[in-house]
Amino acid sequence: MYPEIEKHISKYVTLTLEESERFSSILIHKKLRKRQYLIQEGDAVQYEYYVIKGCLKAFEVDHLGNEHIVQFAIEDWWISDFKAFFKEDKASLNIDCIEDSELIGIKKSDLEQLYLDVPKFDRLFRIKLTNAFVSLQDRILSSLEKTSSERYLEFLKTYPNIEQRVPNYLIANYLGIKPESLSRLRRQIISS
Amino acid sequence: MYPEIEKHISKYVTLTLEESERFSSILIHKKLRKRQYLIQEGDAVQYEYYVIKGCLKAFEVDHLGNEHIVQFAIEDWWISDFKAFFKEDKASLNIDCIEDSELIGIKKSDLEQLYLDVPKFDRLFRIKLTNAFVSLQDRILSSLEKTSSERYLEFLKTYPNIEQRVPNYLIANYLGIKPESLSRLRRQIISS
DNA sequence: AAAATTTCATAACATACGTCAATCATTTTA
DNA sequence: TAAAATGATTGACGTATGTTATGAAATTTT
Repeated sequence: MYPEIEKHISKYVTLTLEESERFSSILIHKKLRKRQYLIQEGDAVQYEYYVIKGCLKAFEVDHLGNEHIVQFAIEDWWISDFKAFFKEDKASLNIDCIEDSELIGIKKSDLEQLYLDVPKFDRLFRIKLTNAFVSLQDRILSSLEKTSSERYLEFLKTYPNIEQRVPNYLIANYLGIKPESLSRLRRQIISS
Repeated sequence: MYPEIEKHISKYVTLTLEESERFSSILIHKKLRKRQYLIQEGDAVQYEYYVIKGCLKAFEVDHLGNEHIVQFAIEDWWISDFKAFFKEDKASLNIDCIEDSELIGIKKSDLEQLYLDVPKFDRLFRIKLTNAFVSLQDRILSSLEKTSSERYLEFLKTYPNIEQRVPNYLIANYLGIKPESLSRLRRQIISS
């Protein structure tokens, strides 16, 4: 049905034809234009999304109205307001498209039924959750141990070729620094 | 068997007497003195631990030999090198005791058998994992959005009464600032 | 109780990053 | 194509935090 996500999943578990069809049956397809919201603060969050094509960002707006990006998502990434998704709560994050994007959505209730019917998927999503946990912990360690330029270089590895797709001021935002600072870091990196 | 952890678990799921005994049967008890290691970098990590009594810290040593604390654990907290625990890998973290401590350990292989035998525990530990994921994400957002003194005050809420138990230079380390800076922040907070 | 060690506070100075403002290049829109 | 909007860079300057050094207070050890 959706070759991208099938391929993605086959990295973790092997599915029979039947399981694969069962999985496909709960997927929904979503197309969004640049600048369109996938999720807005306050929304109920029933879905998590796999990116087939495009680029999105998830951000929180603080009490001063400033945006803070927690995650980018490009092809083969998952995105949602996971806090709201897991806890069946209202979104505290916003997610919008940096490029026209194509997504596959999975509804939480469908996923939970699927876990019961096909335990393999339970295992798959548990692996994905532990991986996500580990990357967040690595990111915290990275922010404690590394300089801004080291974290910038690390970021470029995490999101390959994203510099060509995302403006630098959004990358700076994700790194927790100002665009002017990133610009200075980049100059130093180039000249070294 | 261990009233503390039974009480802890009852916040999430209700256990029958039989389930409770099955659970107790896989727990091990561990007593450590101040400054003793629970886990050292390079160790195989088969256990995760629940703190009955005491205080511990988990930290990574960077390439310059500097320690960076990722987590404290006091009574009713869980601690391990979760990355190594989940991925069945060698520890990259060290965990040692700030005070004499008493822990309950659960072995990964026992836990996985338990999941199969009593699905309730699968649900319990999945909830704990999502909660942990969410707190890490909140912590990243907090580091992006908040000033150091806001994060210090937030820290004091997360770990109640820990200021009396843990030296300030370790708290500063956890917050990613120098003890001198924390000292300045504390003075400003008091005088306001 | 005395000595040693640990912890905290403070000061002077250095540095990285933020702020504000201006300019220029590029992209988008009219 | 022209105008407008967007994004990147640079400079001057301010501020928060790091660095180094010192001493006092508190705690632990002898």
